[in-house]
Amino acid sequence: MKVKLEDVAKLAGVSPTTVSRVLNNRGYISDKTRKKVEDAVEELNYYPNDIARSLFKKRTNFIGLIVPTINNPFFSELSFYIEKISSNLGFKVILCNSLGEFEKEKSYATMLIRHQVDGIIVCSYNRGIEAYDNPRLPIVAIDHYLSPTIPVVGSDNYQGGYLAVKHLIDQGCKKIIHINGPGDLETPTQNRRKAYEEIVDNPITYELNNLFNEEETAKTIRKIFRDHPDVDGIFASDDITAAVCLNVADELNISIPNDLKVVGYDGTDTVLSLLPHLTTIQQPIEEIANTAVLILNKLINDFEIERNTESVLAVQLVKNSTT
Amino acid sequence: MKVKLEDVAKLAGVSPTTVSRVLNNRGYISDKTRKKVEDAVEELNYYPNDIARSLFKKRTNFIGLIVPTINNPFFSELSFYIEKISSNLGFKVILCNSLGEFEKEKSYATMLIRHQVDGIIVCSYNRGIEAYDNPRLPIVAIDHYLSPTIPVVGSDNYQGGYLAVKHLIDQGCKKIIHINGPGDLETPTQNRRKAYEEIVDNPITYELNNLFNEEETAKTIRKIFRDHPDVDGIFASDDITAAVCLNVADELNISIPNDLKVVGYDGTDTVLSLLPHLTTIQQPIEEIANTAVLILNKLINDFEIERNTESVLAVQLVKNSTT
DNA sequence: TTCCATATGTCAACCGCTTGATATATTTTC
DNA sequence: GAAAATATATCAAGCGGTTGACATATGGAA
Repeated sequence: MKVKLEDVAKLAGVSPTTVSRVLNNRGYISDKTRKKVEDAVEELNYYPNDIARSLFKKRTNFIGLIVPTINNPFFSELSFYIEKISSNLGFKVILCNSLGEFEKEKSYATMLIRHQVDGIIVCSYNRGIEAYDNPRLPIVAIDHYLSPTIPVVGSDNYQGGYLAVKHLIDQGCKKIIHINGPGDLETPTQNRRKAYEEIVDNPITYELNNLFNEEETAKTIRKIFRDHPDVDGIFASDDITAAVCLNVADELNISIPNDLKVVGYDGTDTVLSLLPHLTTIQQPIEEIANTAVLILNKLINDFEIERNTESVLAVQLVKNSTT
Repeated sequence: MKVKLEDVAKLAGVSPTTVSRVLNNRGYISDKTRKKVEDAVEELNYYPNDIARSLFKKRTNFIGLIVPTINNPFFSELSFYIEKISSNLGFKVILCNSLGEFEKEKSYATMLIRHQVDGIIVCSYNRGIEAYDNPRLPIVAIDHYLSPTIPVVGSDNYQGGYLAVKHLIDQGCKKIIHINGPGDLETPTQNRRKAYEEIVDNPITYELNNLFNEEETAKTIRKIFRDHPDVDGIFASDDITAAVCLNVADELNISIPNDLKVVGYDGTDTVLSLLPHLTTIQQPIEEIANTAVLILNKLINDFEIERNTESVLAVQLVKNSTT
């Protein structure tokens, strides 16, 4: 059997209440009693049962994190910081990979609620998940509009799109093509596209229906080169896609940056250390994480906070040699 | 207040026990009663409290995952699969980034135990963490020896080192240098080095003390080129380090693969899609994850299992154009 | 009709910890 | 030296479920 508080109490020769008091620093406890209890805890190698404690306190210190897939530099960096910051606030993070699938996300959301998480951070993108509708459940969304009562945190996607396209134009590109995710998603990410389409004369946007599948992406990119041999600038809406562009270009002997300039998006540490040549729009990932966790924390501790907020953080152009 | 089982019982006009029976499919329940209960659950939007359930059942379905940092392609891919497989078995994963720091790992381990996780998967590397010594706690280590009673899962590091070095020799390298992590860690990873040092005539191994810090890595690599201008082959013990080698080589105008051949290690999807040129030793990450989770699951369900096991999975040389 | 198997429900204790209410011991105050 | 104030510890209920033991209802079979 596991050692429990009662065992500690017996060994220390005090009541369970007293042990609890010592453990939680509540009420008056004499030094002698405290010492006895601490010794007993030590001797029995006692670990308090946080499940029991959570049940009583109605607070678990768990937060759920739903990402499409952690196996992607952007989400892994984001998750890293979210976990780090949460952990400093005393929260534990439950990791969920939704793969962007509705059913998966739904079942994860349900699971999180059943497990009484104190709050949820969602970086996935499915609307219509009833579990999110509970106004008592603190939720923060990253880069996705879930509902009017759910705060959104993200970077300035319009500005990012603007910087990327402006830079390509400044570098002399005449025909710039944009590659983006599925257009039917209502995410702030669409603002990258919006900026592009507003600036460029004859915008051409290719959509990737199957994110996180590089073979598909490569096919789409080959198609771009076939359809538009005169393309001289590509603004990809993420770095992995940009990298695939570079690889396909290499395969087709298209010289970078002479024949073609490429700008990516995200600017994670991982990508920048693997591909230091890549020009990209860098998102302030740590700051996004920080903002999201802080808002969630406020929501958890105080329901009366303004919920209809959108935090827009600044992005940055990182110039390298693909442009 | 949150809706609880009692509320459902009241609305359905039955006892709490009956509701519990319906929810858990235990005992005899008439269709009529079942329907009444289900309707009440629906109407009240009831979510069972898994914390309360866990307290009683002494089983939380949580597993802890301790990695140095999820912000790294290898660990993020590994974590992805671990979460995926665990989730299929009904487990939820608590993510912990130890950064390889003793104190952090210790406090995470303690936290996990207090939260009554059913088991822990450790990919970090600190020994001497008392929390792991509890023989009643199911633990599986990935690529690190923690204690004789903790099963280890990993790939064949010796074979990996052998394949990498052999390949470099086959490609005509005369002076091969190896870059590895800190040598004082007792990990199976050291077998990569062992293979290298056994095959090569005058082995030269550089150690990276500060993993996950690319600036340091770049400095070390520059030093290698300074110390050994005649180096014509590098076997790096991970892909990120290999990528930094490529970048430094580029910076110094060393032509790859003509002047220098580089072999990395890990072969994650992310790295291979960003750097399809990189020759590397590919670890069977999904299989590692799968094996680890299955062993952990067995340990959780049956303590009498053989604990002193080491699972060694096969690696594969992925030949590309850096060699 | 009586008896027993089957079907359907309820009661109450328990999981391990917390805490308001309460009791007892010790010290301070006048 | 008694009352008041302070320090220390205990009792018992409760957090939200689960479940073994027990009660009642229903329907044949004898």
